Amino acid sequence: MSKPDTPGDQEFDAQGFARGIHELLVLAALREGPRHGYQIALDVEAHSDGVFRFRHGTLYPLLHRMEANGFIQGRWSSGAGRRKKVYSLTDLGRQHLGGETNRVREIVAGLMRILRRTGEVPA
Amino acid sequence: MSKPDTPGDQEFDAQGFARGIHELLVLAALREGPRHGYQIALDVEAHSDGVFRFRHGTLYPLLHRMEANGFIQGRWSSGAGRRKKVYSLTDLGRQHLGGETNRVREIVAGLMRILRRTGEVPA
DNA sequence: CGATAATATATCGGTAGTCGATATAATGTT
DNA sequence: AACATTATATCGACTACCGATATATTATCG
Repeated sequence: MSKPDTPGDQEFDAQGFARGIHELLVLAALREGPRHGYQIALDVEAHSDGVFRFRHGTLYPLLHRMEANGFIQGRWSSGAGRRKKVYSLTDLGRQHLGGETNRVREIVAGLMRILRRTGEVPA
Repeated sequence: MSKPDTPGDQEFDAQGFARGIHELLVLAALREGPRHGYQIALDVEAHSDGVFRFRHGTLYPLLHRMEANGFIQGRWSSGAGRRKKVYSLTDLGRQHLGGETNRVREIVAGLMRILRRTGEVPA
């Protein structure tokens, strides 16, 4: 019993996971305040010590998708100067951030469980 | 200074990461002894408490790829009964396991750093 | 003993999204 | 004036996951 064939549970989906990470990075960045795309990329890179890096071929379509999904909302900064589209978290986005965070946490936990199994790996 | 524009470092690659996880799961399973594909799937599922699950449309092509890459080596279990292709870790595979483990550890660490930033998320 | 389920491997087509390249334009720097 | 940086956008190639489908052997159960 309690066999892991309980469906509806938190299942791993490889593509979903990769996409989820990117979404998570955006949502987490916006949690600290509204930002435009380029700034999000810089923040993500800085806060992860360079582990994560957005290519713009990835970032901008992602932002468009997330806006279409209602997770974030963009507004063109009116006024002179370089045009920037400033994104903010929506309620749905904040909600999604919570869910995705927990989901990723579970996956990471499972991953660590397996990584620990392989024992200490010398550098 | 010490800006994270140091290239050559451990960079995040979304597709590579997702693929890397699958490879890691296989390598980690085989580290405990030779196994055939179906068994690997069962082991991975059990050891991760159901977080990770291989679809056979994913598993078998993956095993073929990994064998072609020299990470694992398969041998058809001769003898009567259900045919099974038993895989073992190669030296290269063991090496790869070490490298990937460290790589994933760094990525997970970066991920946790960001997750922690988002604070406590209530269920 | 016949039917069904589980074991075990394999392949294919649809699909989605990352990634590099390329484009555009304003601003900062030298 | 030339160049780098900031800032956004799009496109096509590529990769590989995933569900469906196929095949065959063995175990279970009535």
